[in-house]
Amino acid sequence: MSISRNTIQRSLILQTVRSLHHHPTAEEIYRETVKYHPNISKATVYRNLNLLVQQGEILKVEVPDGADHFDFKLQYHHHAYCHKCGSIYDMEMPALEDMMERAKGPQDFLLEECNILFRGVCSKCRQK
Amino acid sequence: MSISRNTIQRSLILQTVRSLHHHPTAEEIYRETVKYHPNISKATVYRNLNLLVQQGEILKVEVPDGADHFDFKLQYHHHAYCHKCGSIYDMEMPALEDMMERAKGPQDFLLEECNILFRGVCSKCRQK
DNA sequence: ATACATGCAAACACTTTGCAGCACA
DNA sequence: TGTGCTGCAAAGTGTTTGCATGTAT
Repeated sequence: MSISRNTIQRSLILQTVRSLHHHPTAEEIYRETVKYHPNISKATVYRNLNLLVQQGEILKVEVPDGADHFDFKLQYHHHAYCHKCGSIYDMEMPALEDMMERAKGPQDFLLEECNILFRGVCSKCRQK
Repeated sequence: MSISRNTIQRSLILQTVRSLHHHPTAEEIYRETVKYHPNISKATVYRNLNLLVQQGEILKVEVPDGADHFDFKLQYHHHAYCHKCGSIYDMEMPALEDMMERAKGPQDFLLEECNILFRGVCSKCRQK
């Protein structure tokens, strides 16, 4: 495995994900970083987001509105997705680990992860 | 709302989803239907799959390998996704409803659905 | 007869990749 | 100094859409 370098772009992208607390998409992260580093390319943003996810610096939140979102918060938690506006909110669900042990999966399947996504309508959209 | 018609294509697509029990993608459903109806177009397959999902005839399973998968089995259940081969397996997880009620979501968020996807490696891939 | 549906191709959104030049270690 | 990284453009993947024609009701 190769050694990863500290480039200006990479640290700017990480800093951006950490500063945007609303689960931004790659596009939003790009639009924010390009303000401070006008020549940055979208490919660099995508490449670095993937790298940072691999290194465990950020989390990827896959949602059904197409684009992946990214999360600076590393503690185990879940998400609620508003299908009206596409926003993502944090959710806690205690006792999931207990429950996972009781889950009946396919024979000899090695369970590694459990992705939970709640869907519904957020309070802002309910008011409209 | 408009009335839905019974076309040959639509019933062939539904029949195909019901006959393929391995959570096929739109592409796989297309490849199967085109055998019996050579002029069918992929757009028709996509349009009908979406319609059948809307009508509650089949389920859509969104997974992170890109393509959506489809499920003929309507009872509430979950899925395990093998990230080595992309296969999907059925899973049961009792007591989820209980747990969902204890979940702490964002204020005034109207929870409608909960999508759970387990990830890991299936038995076939573990043997390789 | 009249909508709805089809087939085709083009458009679409998001993401990845090939490549030549650049820059961190 | 050398390999990893960047910017750019192009390609790739999965899905949707516009439109003229076809067909179920």
